[in-house]
Amino acid sequence: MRLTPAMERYVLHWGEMGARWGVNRSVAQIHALLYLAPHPLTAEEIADTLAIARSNVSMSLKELLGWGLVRRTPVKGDRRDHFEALRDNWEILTRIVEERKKREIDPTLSILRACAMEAASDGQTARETKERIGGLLEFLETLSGWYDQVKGLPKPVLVGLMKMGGRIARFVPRGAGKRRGAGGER
Amino acid sequence: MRLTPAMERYVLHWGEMGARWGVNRSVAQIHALLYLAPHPLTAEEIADTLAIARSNVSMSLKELLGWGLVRRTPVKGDRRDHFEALRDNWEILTRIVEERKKREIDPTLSILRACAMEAASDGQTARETKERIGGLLEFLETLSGWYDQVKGLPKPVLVGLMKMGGRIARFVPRGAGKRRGAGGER
DNA sequence: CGAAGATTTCAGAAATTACTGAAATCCGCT
DNA sequence: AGCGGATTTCAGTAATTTCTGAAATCTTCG
Repeated sequence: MRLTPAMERYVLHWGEMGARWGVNRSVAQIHALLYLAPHPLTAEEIADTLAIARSNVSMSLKELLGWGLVRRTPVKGDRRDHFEALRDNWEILTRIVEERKKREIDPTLSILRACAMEAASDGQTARETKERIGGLLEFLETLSGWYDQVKGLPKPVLVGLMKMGGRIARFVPRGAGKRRGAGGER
Repeated sequence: MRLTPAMERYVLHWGEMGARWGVNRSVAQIHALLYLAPHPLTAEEIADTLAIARSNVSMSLKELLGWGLVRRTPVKGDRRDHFEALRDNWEILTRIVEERKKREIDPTLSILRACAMEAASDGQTARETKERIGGLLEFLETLSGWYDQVKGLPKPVLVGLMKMGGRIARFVPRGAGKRRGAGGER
């Protein structure tokens, strides 16, 4: 597939962006290409278009499939695999968030719990240090709990919330946020 | 400064976490150390504690100062610089989000605008491709606008919103989210 | 079953990124 | 001004990550 200059610019930028967020550049470029492409592409077309090795495409697609951002789509009369990207931007965003939470935030919570336990019983960790570990744990648990509730809301409601922007603030009960803990635990 | 096992575990994990999100490992470790430390540390103490070169500490601290996550604090009777990390978790989170938005999302928006312009006028980019670029641009602009409004709310209000969790949904006007605009594509 | 094509794996090469140590610079003090 | 310690810079090296090409494996169809 020939890239128009606009597409090329997009693909290169997306690759760069991925790299900054800890995603392999080729993976991000392939994602960008499939996102833009007007129809599903074969691995070989991808390799040719982006001038990267076929094997690299194979590995990268596996990665994208693992994130649920790309899927195989059979094409009648062609036994090669064709790939196409998820198109719905909300869906893309929530997949990425969900996956990163699972891969990174959740394990971090476990480790923080372990650190808090260890610090509580070792008699040598400074009081301030223990407080910080505990505080961070509580903070992340609160955020995490909030996210779990919000992600369950139907998409139109989320969109509605977004549209309300800062006006949503009028519905916060007075005096909220006064007690310690920012709420939401257990 | 001697690290207790709990601290060491925390610092190593944080370094790992940073690496996954595109932050240099040493930078993340230093941040973790300063976050836990019960008092400000000198660059040399940091280098000794983490067993990394003094020069590396210098560069990494510069980076952290640039993110606004660490600050120099003068210590009476010592002419060496001492460093301490921001302690407030909300503040830390918002600084990081703000900075990444500035460094990554805003430039992405510019590039998307440029791509959209270019694609509109080049006569060779597929219709579907143009729609996707335009749709993503609109989507990110919506998110970005929402963020700008929400970040201006006072912290206690934000905390209050978090506490409400999914219950906030009751305040979304019926029928919101129906028009085009805020969401992905159809 | 076996040939042709498609796909995946993986060891090593290439490229990138991170780290170090030596030298240069800065700074406060006398 | 000039000394001593603190800090920064940066060229080169080390470590890590990414990418490739050849070989192995899988799949489909005659």
